[in-house]
Amino acid sequence: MTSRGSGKQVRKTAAERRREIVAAAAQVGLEEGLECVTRQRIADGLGVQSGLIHHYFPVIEELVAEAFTSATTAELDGLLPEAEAEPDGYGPLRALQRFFALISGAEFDNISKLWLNARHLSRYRPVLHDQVVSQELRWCRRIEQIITQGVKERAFHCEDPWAAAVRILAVVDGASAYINTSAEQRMEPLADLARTLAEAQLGLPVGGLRMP
Amino acid sequence: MTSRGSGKQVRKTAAERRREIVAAAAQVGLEEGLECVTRQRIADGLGVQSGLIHHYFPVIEELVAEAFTSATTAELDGLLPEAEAEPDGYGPLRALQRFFALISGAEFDNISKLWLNARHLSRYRPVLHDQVVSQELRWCRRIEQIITQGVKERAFHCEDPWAAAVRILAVVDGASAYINTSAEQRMEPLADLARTLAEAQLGLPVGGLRMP
DNA sequence: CCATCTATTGGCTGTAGAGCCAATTGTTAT
DNA sequence: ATAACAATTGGCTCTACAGCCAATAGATGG
Repeated sequence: MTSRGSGKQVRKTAAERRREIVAAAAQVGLEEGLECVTRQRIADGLGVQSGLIHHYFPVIEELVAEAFTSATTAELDGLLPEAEAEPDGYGPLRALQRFFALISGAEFDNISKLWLNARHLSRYRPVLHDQVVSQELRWCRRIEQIITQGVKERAFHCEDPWAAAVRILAVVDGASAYINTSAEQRMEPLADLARTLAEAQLGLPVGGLRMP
Repeated sequence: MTSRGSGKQVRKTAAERRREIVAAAAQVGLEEGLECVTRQRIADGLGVQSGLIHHYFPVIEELVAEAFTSATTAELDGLLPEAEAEPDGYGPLRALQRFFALISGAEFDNISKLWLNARHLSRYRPVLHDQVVSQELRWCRRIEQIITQGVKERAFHCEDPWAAAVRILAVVDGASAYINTSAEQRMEPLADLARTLAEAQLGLPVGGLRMP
């Protein structure tokens, strides 16, 4: 905790403070859930008065939505770095192998919880809803791009990269739907489901997307 | 609405009133979400004072959990009636065909939302958590039973009915994960995903689980 | 018909959060 | 140095909900 009990007030530029608040909110949303992103909770974490949060985010839902976008954007870039960034850092095959390896790890649990959280909360929060839809499509397009690239390089075979991306993500989301409940009991049957389906969608041999 | 503005009080047996309360809570949970299951909301719907709800459910979380179980139990029996009920009403093949037909309909939307809702809320509500786990396993076992029966009758071919059931439900849940957000944009690629995967898991030809 | 039982009422309190704003204080430009 | 500006404080009100309980009023058995 940034516990500055009640020391002198620290003054930052608006942009910096804003970033700080969003970052704190993203972390709380990721670790404790989006309903814990409250004025008081974020202010406490930053060692600041709750009125300050209101100054930057008069409507709390806007902060919640931005926290979600911040967290999922960072995660997407970690899981599937933009291809164009490094001319030939990863090929599409290795990118997907890496992706399936990463989402199997326990570090992905909080992100699974966040998506579940956001998808439900979207029912009541229009601002969040729009950002969730937007992020869902971003994730999908990122996969689609990689598939399209892979097809061009003849690494994959796929009629409809968009449809394949949608299906792959649906199975990923399906397998992580039980993260808060009966995940334990479903481990084995679901361990390779998404990867296997992806291999089928891309015309790869079984195990073709397993990390070498 | 059962609007009895402020007429005389109606007295019912404890068991009957209790059932009434759970039924009302289940409906609210299904149509508006489990966080709308509040003392006031349920009392209003029944034309009753909110103190009465407290009399039957001193801890509101118990009502929420029971509402969830009530709604999902009814739904499961509607989608996959117990085989033993009718000695030969449906064969396993027809039971699954019917299942996949039903979950494609719009009437299934509220149930999808309820599961999403409950799986997220389980993060914060231990009582609900246990009921969700319990219901998840019931749904899974029901599918497993049908598969086992189908294998016995040589209608299906499947090594591990439990694993197949887990996988089928994961894809069903994955396809319905977007119900509050980008479901529209994903319709086509996901329309037959669960059914197709089930066919593969059960050694059936493509379309073998489509409703004739 | 009366007494007892209990379902039901109609309040009460405490908490947590959102939204709001005048006063204060650190920073920056004149 | 001082004035102007903008970040920050430290409150305020209002709402919704959970949990609780003494009093009331329908039902039921003696």
